[in-house]
Amino acid sequence: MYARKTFLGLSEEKRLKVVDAAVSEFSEKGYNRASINSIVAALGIAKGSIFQYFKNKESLFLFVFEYALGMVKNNLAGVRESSLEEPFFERLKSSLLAGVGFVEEHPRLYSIYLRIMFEGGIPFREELVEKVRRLSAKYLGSLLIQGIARREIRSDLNIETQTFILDALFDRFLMAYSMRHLDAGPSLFREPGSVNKRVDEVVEALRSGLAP
Amino acid sequence: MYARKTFLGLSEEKRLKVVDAAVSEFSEKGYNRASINSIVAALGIAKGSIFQYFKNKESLFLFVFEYALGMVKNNLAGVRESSLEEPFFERLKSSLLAGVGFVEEHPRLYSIYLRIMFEGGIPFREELVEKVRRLSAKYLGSLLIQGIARREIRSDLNIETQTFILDALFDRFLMAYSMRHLDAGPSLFREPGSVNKRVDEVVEALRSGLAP
DNA sequence: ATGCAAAATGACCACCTGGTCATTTTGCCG
DNA sequence: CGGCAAAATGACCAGGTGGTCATTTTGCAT
Repeated sequence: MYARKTFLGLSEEKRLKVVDAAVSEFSEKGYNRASINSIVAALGIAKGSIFQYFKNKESLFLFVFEYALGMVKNNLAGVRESSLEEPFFERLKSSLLAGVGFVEEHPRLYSIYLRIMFEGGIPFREELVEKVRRLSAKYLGSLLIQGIARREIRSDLNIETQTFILDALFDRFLMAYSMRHLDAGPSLFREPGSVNKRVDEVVEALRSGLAP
Repeated sequence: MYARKTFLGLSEEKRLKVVDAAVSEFSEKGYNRASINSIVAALGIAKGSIFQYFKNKESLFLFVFEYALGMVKNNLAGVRESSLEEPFFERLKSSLLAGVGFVEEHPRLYSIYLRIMFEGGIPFREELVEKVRRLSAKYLGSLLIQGIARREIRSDLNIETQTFILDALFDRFLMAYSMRHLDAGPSLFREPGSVNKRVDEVVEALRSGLAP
């Protein structure tokens, strides 16, 4: 779709190297500050080559985005299936932990997502944000539908509001986790190994509320 | 601090025009894509002039940031005082509504904040993020302390976790509100006038939890 | 070994950026 | 009015960008 046939004809090793270099550059600098010059320099290939692989910077970026989105989809499909039998709030915990695992394993992909959300001047930015949003809504929706069917959730709360709350807390939890190393003040994750505890606390607050 | 004396000697009208143009540019394009050329073109002044007002792009940006931070401080001080007598969860509602009011009144300032959070290559970015974080923590902390003293909040929940949850929901609520016009899918704010309802729903979920 | 298409190359281009500075214009004071 | 400091100006610069393309190198089929 976004790659030229020259790129698709490359050995898998080289293809992975190119994608890896592009992922690094875009995750470190976002779209606009990312430099094709830097990418080719890091790869040790000529500048012209990258334009034999991708029409332009935009195509390269969209290719990287689709790659990242595929990774996220696989991850979500995995958790959804493996937690299928758990009660609602246990599934929430499993999902949060899976998210943490993904961010831990692929910090650069998560960083690209954050950049897309807030950087200006990204081609098709709205479409990209919408794709991610749909993925998240689909996943949380499947959890909520099951939870409602099993009567594990109050029925007097608007489902859109519930989705919003879950989405907000999920996203912020992952942000806090992925930025824990540079968070100067009090952070959720100062001491190592505190992830499970925090997940439990957040989900417990979500379950029973803040009021006594 | 960041402005040169030439700028401070300008008439208030001109100073405000310059700040306004800079706010527009930075909020639309973030730090790196923002162009001094665009700003001076919008103002109809010579390029050299802006460098008589500010040492460089970085100083101009930091000046704008401090300006925006001052506006937020005033806003927070206002809500804190005017809601002092309310019970905890009512204060939360007042605070959320005040945030919505600020975003409504100063959408460009909120946009600059979002850009700072996630854009790379911003000078002193970490310090700026930390300043905003401290402001938010100070405010939420004062609400929570009062709520705890009045026994309106469960005592078995970690206060850091509570702060995290409040902060996450606040921020996301404002994001959803400020982006409501471009949110293609189901949004919290499709129909006009739904803000109060959403505030009530979110705070109710926060108070009593999602479980039946 | 030869031929030939596909892939790799890097010098080059037009464009834009933040920033400089010698020069001109302004506006106030006596 | 003259004088003079402060402010405004815009041509200019070095450096970086995404992108091009004529040329060379590679690697495989015959």
